[in-house]
Amino acid sequence: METIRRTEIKDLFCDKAKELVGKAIKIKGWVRTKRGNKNVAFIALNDGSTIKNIQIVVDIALFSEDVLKNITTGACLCVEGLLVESMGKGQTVEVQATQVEVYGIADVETYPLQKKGHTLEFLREIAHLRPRTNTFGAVLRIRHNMAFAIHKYFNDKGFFYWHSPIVTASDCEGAGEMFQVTTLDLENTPKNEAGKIDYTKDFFGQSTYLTVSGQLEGELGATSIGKIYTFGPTFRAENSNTPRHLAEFWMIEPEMAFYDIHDNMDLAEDFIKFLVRYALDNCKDDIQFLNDMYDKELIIRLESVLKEDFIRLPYTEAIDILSKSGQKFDIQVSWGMDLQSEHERFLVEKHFNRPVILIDWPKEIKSFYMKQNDDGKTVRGMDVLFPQIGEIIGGSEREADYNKLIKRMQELDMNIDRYAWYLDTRRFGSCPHSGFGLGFERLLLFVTGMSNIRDVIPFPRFPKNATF
RNA sequence: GCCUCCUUAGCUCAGUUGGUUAGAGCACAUGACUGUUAAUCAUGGGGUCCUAGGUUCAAGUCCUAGAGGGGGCGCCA
Repeated sequence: METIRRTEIKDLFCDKAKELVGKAIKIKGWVRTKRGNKNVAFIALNDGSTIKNIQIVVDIALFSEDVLKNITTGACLCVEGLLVESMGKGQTVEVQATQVEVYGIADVETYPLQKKGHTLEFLREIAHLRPRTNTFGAVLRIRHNMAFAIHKYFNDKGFFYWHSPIVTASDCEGAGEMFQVTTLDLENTPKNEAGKIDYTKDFFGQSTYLTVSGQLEGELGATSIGKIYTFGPTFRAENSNTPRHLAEFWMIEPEMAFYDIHDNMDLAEDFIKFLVRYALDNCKDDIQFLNDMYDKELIIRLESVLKEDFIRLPYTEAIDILSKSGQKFDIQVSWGMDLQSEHERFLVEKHFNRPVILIDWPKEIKSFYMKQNDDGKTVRGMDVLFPQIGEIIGGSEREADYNKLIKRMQELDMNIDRYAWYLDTRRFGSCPHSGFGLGFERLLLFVTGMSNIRDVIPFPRFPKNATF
């Protein structure tokens, strides 16, 4: 007898599926629900290829009780049968089963997922199983599509994918607390003459850390092969307990030679709009599901971002708008302060009601590498602020003048020797250049409508939690 | 790290002023129903009331400490 090749469930919901009607097919997947009576059972089977389930119709008389009793929520099945137009409402096609093999049972007493809605908080406690739910299937398929679209966007625009290192010796990149990487025996560390830990005995001969940003190495790429982007894991050892922070997250950092701050803003806006457009075009079913189940405004919000230009606003004007707004803030605004969440939300969600790019920030509250403006007070940094999420992008035109950069680092009492390799970009053939960092999971918050960043990554890392 | 709220059945939650044997819906089991759509209907089993102390004749309920979780804030992407 001829063996039938497996069909993925997504292929039963596209146009060419019509050719399969009336033919014997083989489907493999996990049971979402089973219902029926003593004559017939209906199984909703899902293989992860799409959010849609295929309905398997089982004539009870044709199968042994042993097989039937093992078909429970979560069990994995291999089903052969005839693809037919459905007799019932709710689906166009279904499979009339002729053979059912149970690959793996799921004990109903102990399998945590039920054929009912679960809270996101409960699912976080069983993060190893939550990808089997509709919600996480949808989110994680969208996550893949966004990752792919990022590479497509940059590749099509002539950017090169640049691999900044994960392990770094830069101990104060300025972006946050770092996780230390060591092979030393922490119970018995080697000591130097001063009685401190002797890192010359460590694996790399010096103290090393997980990267908090690939930017500095990215600038080496931009000042050599022109336009690069990084896309990799990033680590911050901050004790951050919010729905917008992770200890391990993914960041996209483009860096471009000969781009000024305006080119940088143009790129950031075009990039985000491309990704949102890509999601709407390629993740329709999953986004529709999330729209229906979690956030009725999701699709409207995504489409509105595509239509509108982002507001571009100097920091000084933002302070002006905030102080004249008549709005009561917990913390009063004044020039020179960093903006609080409440201020950002007012600008984005109330005053302008669309994404806002804030530029020309006071130099005291921004990083050392940002290009200094002629006013002596501000730098060419840019923050892209989104509704609900806040800062989704942070970037700047970089200071290309060697002397200005050194002076700023001295003001900040930085260890210049450790940045010698970085400063060589300004010593030799320095050029105007710009770049930014986009938080991948924050983008996903926006695209999926999820409200907690721990729900848009398969295995979230945050303080006191690394179980799965 | 700070502020705040929460923790009762597998899940989601009620539980009155501190008072007898702690309830419901869903899930699960059994039964009914020739086609269901998170099927429906009937019956049934199922509890370390987060943990440790304390107050009281009596604590799920009040007090103290701790653990875990949610939301807000800070750090930032």
